[in-house]
Amino acid sequence: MTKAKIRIKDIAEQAGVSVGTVDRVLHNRGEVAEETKNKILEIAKVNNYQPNLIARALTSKKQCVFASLLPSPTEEDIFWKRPLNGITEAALELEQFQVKVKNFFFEHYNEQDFIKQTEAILELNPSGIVFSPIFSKESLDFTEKLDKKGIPYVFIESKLSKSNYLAYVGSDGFHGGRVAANLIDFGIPENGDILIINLAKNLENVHHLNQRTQGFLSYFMDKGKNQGLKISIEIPKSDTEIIKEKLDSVIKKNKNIKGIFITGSKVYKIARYLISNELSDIILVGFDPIEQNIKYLNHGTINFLIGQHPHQQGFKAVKKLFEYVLLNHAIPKDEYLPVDIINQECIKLYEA
Amino acid sequence: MTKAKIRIKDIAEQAGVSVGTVDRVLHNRGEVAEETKNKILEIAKVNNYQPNLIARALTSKKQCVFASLLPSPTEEDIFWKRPLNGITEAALELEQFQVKVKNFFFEHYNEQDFIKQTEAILELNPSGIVFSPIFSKESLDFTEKLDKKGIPYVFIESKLSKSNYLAYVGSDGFHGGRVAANLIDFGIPENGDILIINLAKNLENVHHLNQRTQGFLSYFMDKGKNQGLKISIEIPKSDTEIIKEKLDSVIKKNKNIKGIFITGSKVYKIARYLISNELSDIILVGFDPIEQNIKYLNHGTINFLIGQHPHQQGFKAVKKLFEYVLLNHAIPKDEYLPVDIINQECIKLYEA
DNA sequence: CTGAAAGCGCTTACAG
DNA sequence: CTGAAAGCGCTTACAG
Repeated sequence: MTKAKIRIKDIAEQAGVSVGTVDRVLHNRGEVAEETKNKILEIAKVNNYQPNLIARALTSKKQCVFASLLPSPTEEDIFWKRPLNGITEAALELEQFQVKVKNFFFEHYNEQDFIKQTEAILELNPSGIVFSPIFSKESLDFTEKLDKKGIPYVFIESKLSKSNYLAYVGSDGFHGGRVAANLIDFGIPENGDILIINLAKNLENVHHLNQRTQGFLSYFMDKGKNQGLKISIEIPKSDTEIIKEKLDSVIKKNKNIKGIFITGSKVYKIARYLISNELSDIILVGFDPIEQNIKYLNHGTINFLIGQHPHQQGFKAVKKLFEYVLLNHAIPKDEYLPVDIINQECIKLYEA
Repeated sequence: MTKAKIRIKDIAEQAGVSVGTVDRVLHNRGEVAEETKNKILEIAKVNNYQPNLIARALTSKKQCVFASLLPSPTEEDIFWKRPLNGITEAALELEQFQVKVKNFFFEHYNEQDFIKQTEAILELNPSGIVFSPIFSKESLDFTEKLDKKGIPYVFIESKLSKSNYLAYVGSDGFHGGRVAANLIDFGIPENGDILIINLAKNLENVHHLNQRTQGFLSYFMDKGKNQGLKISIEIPKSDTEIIKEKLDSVIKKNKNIKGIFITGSKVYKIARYLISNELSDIILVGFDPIEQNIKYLNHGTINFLIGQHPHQQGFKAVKKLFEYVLLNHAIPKDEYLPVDIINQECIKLYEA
């Protein structure tokens, strides 16, 4: 047990130098004799020196800037507004410590714009970045450049496992799958069949979606009253035509399908199919309260959406950056948030 | 539009006095000529003076202490741990501003202990209080004393409308009722009847439970596929015997009851009844993931629990106190958090 | 390579 | 009733 708070003044005294010197070694501003440097470092370590951020904030004029990169939230789809709000809330709290967060946006589905924004960020040269690796290839390129520059990055919503990320804040696919399974199990007749749809093209994402499928299936292996078939299919493209073709072949062959689980957020596409084929009484569960999904949730075609606390994701990601960069704390690599269940009624107040 | 930040030094200059004087009027430390006082106040107001909390924290040695009062979380029931964690988290953030939160606990269901703790709090004379008015009469007494001393208090979980509270953070009963209705509507056969149970003795609470009942019923007036009867009953006491008697008379008379909505958190008592009468296939929905409820949720007797973001409640309540006491901000009186839906699967990661 | 000094915006005695 | 000065813990030139 060492004594309470040690100040840089105390370290200076113990080392027999001035505070200026201590400050220099603590901040690697060089120009200090090797010997005194080591001595100071040693004292700081032994006494577990923690800088007083309040004092630092009061005096320091240099700002620390973080960047975020997300799809721009649009009038039609406020989905990306939620993590952004979380980021903004965190930024507000950290303002007092001279940290700023600069938000960058790219047009949804536009790889070129994404690249352009990453370049702008690189130019800004921030002390840390929060982003969602929507386009895997382009994101991987980006992370490599960040690695080279030593800029830490935190993923939200999804992650690139093979990259060198500081942290990921998001949900656990397996857990999400199980929650969905329980929901469908509750509403479906015991002998009804269940269709699991993987609507994916993005290779990276596949892992996450597979996790959800596995969680879903594991539920029925453990428990669950439903005894029906679990039919799993993949639809590699999400064009209306292709979906129709595929579903026609599956659903018309099996009239006993009473529930559908979509492992991703393109639930609305399936909802549309169900409506135009008068199959709306099939239970439909999928992910993410994006605007199109909310529409069909309210319409009653989608029964539940699984949310992933987008606000929390943004908020926590920024906090992690702060803790790592400013406080030198160790950061747990993956933080899995619980998912939340959204029905017609709670969507009204949803924002978490 | 006035210029950016104005410091007390600036005010002093404009008023032609010293910073000491400005500080004195800003803090009501008296002994200032009426005229200069008004002049200073005017300047501060016109320029929208906001104290620099960082500087204040660095220099001020006086601590601001808040108190919380909640039932002590027990090994068997961690329910009250969640708001407590929220309070602690907020306290941690505010530590840098020299605010401390001292937590008081009383034994559950023990009015005497509650009173004893309120006395201890009064003795401490904190700058603000967060508590849950579990016992209405005793709580009302307490609030009157607080009013007299001018100590602001924030309610969580439930509120005493007739008191002079600074703010309430909790959920909206009407909304909760609707969410529950949607859940039951999803799982119940179209022609099944639904029983609504009000298990209450606490007069204050009645309002909240009524709100839930009304929300629940309103759902079925607006929409919902279920066409069955909605039977509402009150059970003024929660002894096993009385519950049994009452339910025997209702449920045995109506074999068509397929769903039960409990407007409060004593769902487990109904679950026990259903189990011992082999009626577990009736859908059961109620409030709050207290330990006994979780048990029957996992068991499958309770299908859903509605949560009220207890962690957030504690967290936000403390923040409000801070904003009011330290920042002089205006505080919206009621903040209704969205409810969350909890099933067997998401309870595992539940803590929000 | 190192130290002495000023300053961040506020609070707190102390002196008058 | 009011002002001048020291101090909170750190950072930042400046001088040597």
